Amino acid sequence: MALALYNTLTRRKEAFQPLNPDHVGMYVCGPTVYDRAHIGNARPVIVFDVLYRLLSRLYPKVTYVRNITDVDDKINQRSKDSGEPIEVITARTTRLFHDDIAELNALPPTIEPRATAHIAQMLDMIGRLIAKGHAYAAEGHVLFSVPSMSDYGKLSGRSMDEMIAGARVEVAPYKKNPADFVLWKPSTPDLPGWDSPWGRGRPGWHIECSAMSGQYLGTTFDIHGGGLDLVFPHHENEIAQSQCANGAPFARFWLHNGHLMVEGEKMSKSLGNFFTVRELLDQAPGEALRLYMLSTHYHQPFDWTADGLKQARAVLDRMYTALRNSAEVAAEICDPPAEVLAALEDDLNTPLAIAHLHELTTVLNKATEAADKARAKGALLAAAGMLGILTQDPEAWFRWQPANTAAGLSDADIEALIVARADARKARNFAEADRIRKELADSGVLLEDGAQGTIWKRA
RNA sequence: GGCCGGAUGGCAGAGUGGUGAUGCAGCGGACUGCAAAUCCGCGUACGUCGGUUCAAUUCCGGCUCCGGCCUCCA
Repeated sequence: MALALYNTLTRRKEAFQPLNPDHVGMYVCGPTVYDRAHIGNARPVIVFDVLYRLLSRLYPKVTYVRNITDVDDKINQRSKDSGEPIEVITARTTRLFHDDIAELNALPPTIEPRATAHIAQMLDMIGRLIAKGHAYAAEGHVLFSVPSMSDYGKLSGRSMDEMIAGARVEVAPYKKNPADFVLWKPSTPDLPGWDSPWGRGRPGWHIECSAMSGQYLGTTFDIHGGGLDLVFPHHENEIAQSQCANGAPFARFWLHNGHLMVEGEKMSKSLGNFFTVRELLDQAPGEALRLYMLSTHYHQPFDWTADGLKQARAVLDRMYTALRNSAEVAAEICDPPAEVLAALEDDLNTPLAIAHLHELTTVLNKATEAADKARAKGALLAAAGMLGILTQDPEAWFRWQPANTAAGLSDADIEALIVARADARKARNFAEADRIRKELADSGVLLEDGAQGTIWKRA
């Protein structure tokens, strides 16, 4: 089975053929570093991480570019409010972003370019757009002339007339056409700025992605991804800038992940249902957050609920239990099972892939011969690797507790109580044994008596 | 107002023109000092009204409801 991806550009699922069969290029819009990542930011990170893993398996070389936007008016505002220098805010937020998503088992991209390190490329592109009549300078701004591009609006499927009719913004007086958008804007002395032929200024929102994708992936490349909300205007404008400046097609496949809701409601700060990744990492292991995210197809809206997160954790409990119960055999090294690859190759059908993981878990649980166990374990782990889960030692998984929790029973306390209970059981004092088990259960520790003794886990 | 998605069993969530999703929860059984874990078995489903078809949850159309986007939000 070949890789098929839903392409927003054609609104169809298409067979994916890379431009160069030996080297796939993918660009995904990364974070604007002014605040900690929230779960909405985490979705594209996780979704495109799975795609990156899949592409890396299917093709000899993959270059995955995910930018860091470190020049933006939201950052400027944050600095103004807090008094902290911009560089301090962006450096810290970038570091926290890396910390957070590492816990979600997201692999680092091949290249993670920062916008401020590519101002020269942006200015070059703006210069070429002006030279070709696709942009004009006005009052210190440089604007992209939307009417200069005949097929503008192709990605988002809207016409010029619609956009003008539906425009909700006040039209700046320096715009020749209400749909024109900013490539470069003037900076006052207190704002970050770079010298340019149009005066000291800073880039508009869209130009950085055009400049950086072109720099690292070439003018035409395979895949461009991001959140569904970026289709318009961000990605539409990236296409306009890049194609008009380069005279060549831009990204061939456009992939967009759906948005997040929380407990059935749109996620928003005013509703107070806005979770950062860090807050959630105190509720459940990163792997549970990741699996939960992948339990809905990436194109669908995702409804984040407390119960859903609990279920995702229960799913991993089941899989890690199977691994723990087969700890005595080494996993056989093997390729991921065909049905798992087929599910992922069918437009990243992660829910179906997870269903296959359940089946593989059952196979492992049922295996009795060592060779069967080793094979089943290898298949499960290889499949899980495609999704970036089951990466830790099962014992570590079952011992997990929130980092900042008030200390409950330590591992040593628990082991001591288990020994005491084993003695009581040996003496057939089941009342005492059950009392100890209850005591542990009340502290969130569950026991399982097996042939090889008693094992435990934190609920 | 314009554009785009969606509606599947108690819950989550795939998929399909005719037969099993999967998991959780529930019920019954095996196992267990009792549990837990595991295994086996069981049940309930495709919003609504029409159309196409030998056959529709699946294709087409109307309706209802829900969600998203419409200039700097992933």
